[in-house]
Amino acid sequence: MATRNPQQAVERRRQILDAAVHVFARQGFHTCRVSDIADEAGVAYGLVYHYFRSKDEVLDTLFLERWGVLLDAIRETDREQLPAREKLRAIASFIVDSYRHEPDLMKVIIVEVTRAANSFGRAHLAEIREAYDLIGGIVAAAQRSGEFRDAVTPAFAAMAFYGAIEQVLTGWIFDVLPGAPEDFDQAKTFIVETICGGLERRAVR
Amino acid sequence: MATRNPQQAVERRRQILDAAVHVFARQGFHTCRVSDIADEAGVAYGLVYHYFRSKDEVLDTLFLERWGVLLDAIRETDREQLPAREKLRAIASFIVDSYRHEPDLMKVIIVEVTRAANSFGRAHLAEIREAYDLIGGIVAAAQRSGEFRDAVTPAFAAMAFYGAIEQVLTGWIFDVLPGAPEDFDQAKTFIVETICGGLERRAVR
Amino acid sequence: MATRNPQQAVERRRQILDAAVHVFARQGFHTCRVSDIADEAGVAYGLVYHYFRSKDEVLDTLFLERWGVLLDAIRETDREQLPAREKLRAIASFIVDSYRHEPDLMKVIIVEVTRAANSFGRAHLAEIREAYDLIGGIVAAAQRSGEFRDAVTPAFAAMAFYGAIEQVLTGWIFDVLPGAPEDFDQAKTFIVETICGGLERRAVR
Amino acid sequence: MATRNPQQAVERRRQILDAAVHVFARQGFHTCRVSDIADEAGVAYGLVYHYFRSKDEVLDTLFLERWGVLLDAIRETDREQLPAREKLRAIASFIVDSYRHEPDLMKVIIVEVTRAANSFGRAHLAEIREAYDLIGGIVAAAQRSGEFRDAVTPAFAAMAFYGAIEQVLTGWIFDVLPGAPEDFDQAKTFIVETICGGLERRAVR
DNA sequence: CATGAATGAGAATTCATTCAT
DNA sequence: CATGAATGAATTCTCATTCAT
Repeated sequence: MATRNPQQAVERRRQILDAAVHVFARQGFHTCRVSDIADEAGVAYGLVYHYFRSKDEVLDTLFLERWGVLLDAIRETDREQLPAREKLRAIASFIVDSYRHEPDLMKVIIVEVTRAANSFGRAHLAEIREAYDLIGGIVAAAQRSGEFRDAVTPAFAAMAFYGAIEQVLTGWIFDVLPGAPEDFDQAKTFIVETICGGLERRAVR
Repeated sequence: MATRNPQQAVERRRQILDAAVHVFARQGFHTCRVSDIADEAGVAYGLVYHYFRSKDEVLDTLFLERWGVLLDAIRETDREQLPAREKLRAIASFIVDSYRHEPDLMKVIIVEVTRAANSFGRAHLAEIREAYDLIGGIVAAAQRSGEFRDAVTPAFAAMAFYGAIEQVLTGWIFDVLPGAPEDFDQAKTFIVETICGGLERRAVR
Repeated sequence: MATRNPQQAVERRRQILDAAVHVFARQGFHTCRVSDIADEAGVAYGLVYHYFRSKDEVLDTLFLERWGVLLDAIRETDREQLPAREKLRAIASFIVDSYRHEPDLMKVIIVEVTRAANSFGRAHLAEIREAYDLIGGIVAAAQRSGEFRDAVTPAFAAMAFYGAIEQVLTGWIFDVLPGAPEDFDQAKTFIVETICGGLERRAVR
Repeated sequence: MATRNPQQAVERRRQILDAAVHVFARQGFHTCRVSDIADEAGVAYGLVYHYFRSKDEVLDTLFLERWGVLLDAIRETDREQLPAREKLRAIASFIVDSYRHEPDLMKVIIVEVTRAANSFGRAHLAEIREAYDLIGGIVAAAQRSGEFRDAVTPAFAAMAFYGAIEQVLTGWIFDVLPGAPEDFDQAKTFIVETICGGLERRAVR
């Protein structure tokens, strides 16, 4: 079972991370034990500590990996020549699809990190904030170009947009919103319609 | 120091609850100890168990008290004869003012309950959902009356609206959004402008 | 079993310290478990942590208590009007009697502290050194008065004197030297005879 | 890197032992990990188990090698035709020089073995005792020849002599005694002067 | 020979909860 | 009512040792 193959070591590490995702999602970071992760991964207890310095580092790794992908996706989107509405749609799509494909991972990131004001959220504030700032930048540019109106500050708009998405995910997590396959795509449209278009009927003519 | 005065017993209980708010806000529910609450309240920690069956019950009490007040406020607002935009503004105002006056309590409720998918959030799902449903009801009525368009489902709109508010509070909690006195009032307007009016410039004419 | 009587709390603490002496002496500090101390004291595991912050603190307490008594005894002796030989005899007597009455405690102090160059010995260096310095002071005064010759430095003489005593205790600890009651008193004489008088026959006339 | 050359195997073993000396001296036997030894030696830590059955065996080997050399040196000295004072001087010289040339090794031997009453000291009691006995034999012979007086038993004198030396080494280890090159030679004289000549001024005439 | 991944038995420490006073 | 001593289950993290490659 031991190996000198570095590729296999990488896979073992991955195996533990994947197990942690499911355990954290199911029981919560504070409530689960490291042995739960090891059991789920089918490895010995101590191996978790062979690959990670602590239980915290497992969650840190999970968050940083995924959040990095998110930031890259946002930056990528921002670079394209698109109306702000389309950029925001792309971002919402990316997050919704992230949840669709890896609901447990997104659940862990939201519940244990981005909303955990006293622990991991505080520790990763810079990374989290970077996402808000990128979104804010898209809004600011759209306000300058005239696509968006100036009714709210870009920073505020970014929070409302991101908050709406996170809450939708929370709705799925809690089974408060329907989470059938078609609901995911609908959600993308709904988010953009709500935040960009507004709930109100537009004045006709 | 001992007393048979029931009024004083009520005050002692309050004293412990208030202390818990600050300790939970500062350290987080899982990270603090019951003795931290007792220390903050200036009582022996055995006394916490006189008034509450467990540490959990302290948080449950805090949440249920406050959430009940919120639900009452929403119901009260809903009963009035107002445009949906004004109803939503009133709800946003109420939550923002709640944070303004008791930031620690709102922080605890959001961080430890409404986003805690594996523990208290799950336990209090019915109460939390009630808020979503009430907001959803306001949206549905507005859609029927023609004030709001039908682009999104009421349930979804409720999530977007509530999510935007919670995220703004999160911004204040994390010091990511400016939290000066005037920002609180501005936030109320911004939330309604964003969710009801939308970020986009309306077609002129 | 619980009590508000502060005197009883002091006794409980003492009970744990006494148990620790025997457990440390029997198994060694590193080899014993905190539960061994608790078992020996007949108390619950956690109570050790009620009275001491850590296992280390138990040993620290034991050492500081006893070493303080030793330093006081040396200072007391030094204050008297006596030949240096008598002062050194008094100090040797005190240490030998300490061992006679509490062999386990002295064993722990020597084995786990005064000779533990990488842990407790380093941590308590100042206190240990104080003893050497006091003894060195006695030697220096005797050299000035002419009672002792100048063949060696006071600091060195202090080390030789103290080292001889500690080694004798080590001999008893390891059962390499006879430790019958009369041997203890004989040892006091032997130490002074050796260090002050020297092993060599003095030139006659 | 692999080899069948037995000479290289011996060197590898030596490399590990030398590394262990430094690690044990720096961190202490109980506090260091086998991987620390391997790191210091620049080998994989599985290799330690190729050459030694256990961590204990590494220290055992270190002690037995060195203590054997010491016993040989004492026996060698004893065989010569010399006054007891010169024999003791030779022994003190040998130990002091051992420390001068390999302070870490001597530190490990004293701290982890000769004073470790519950572990290695107990295990190697026979070897340690042999040294005491050899020194005691020298004293006994000197008493019979009239060179030494009969004030103390040989066994006791041996302990005082050896204890003085060990304490001087301890002084260097703890940086309580000056350890400049000239201090080492001076120490040899001081030890013999103190133990053989005594601290007291001899009665003139 | 050499490597370092894998194992799992410990051990220290924490802390919610109980309860005698 | 109030106190805080007492309990002990639970959990993290360590590290000696094994062993497949």
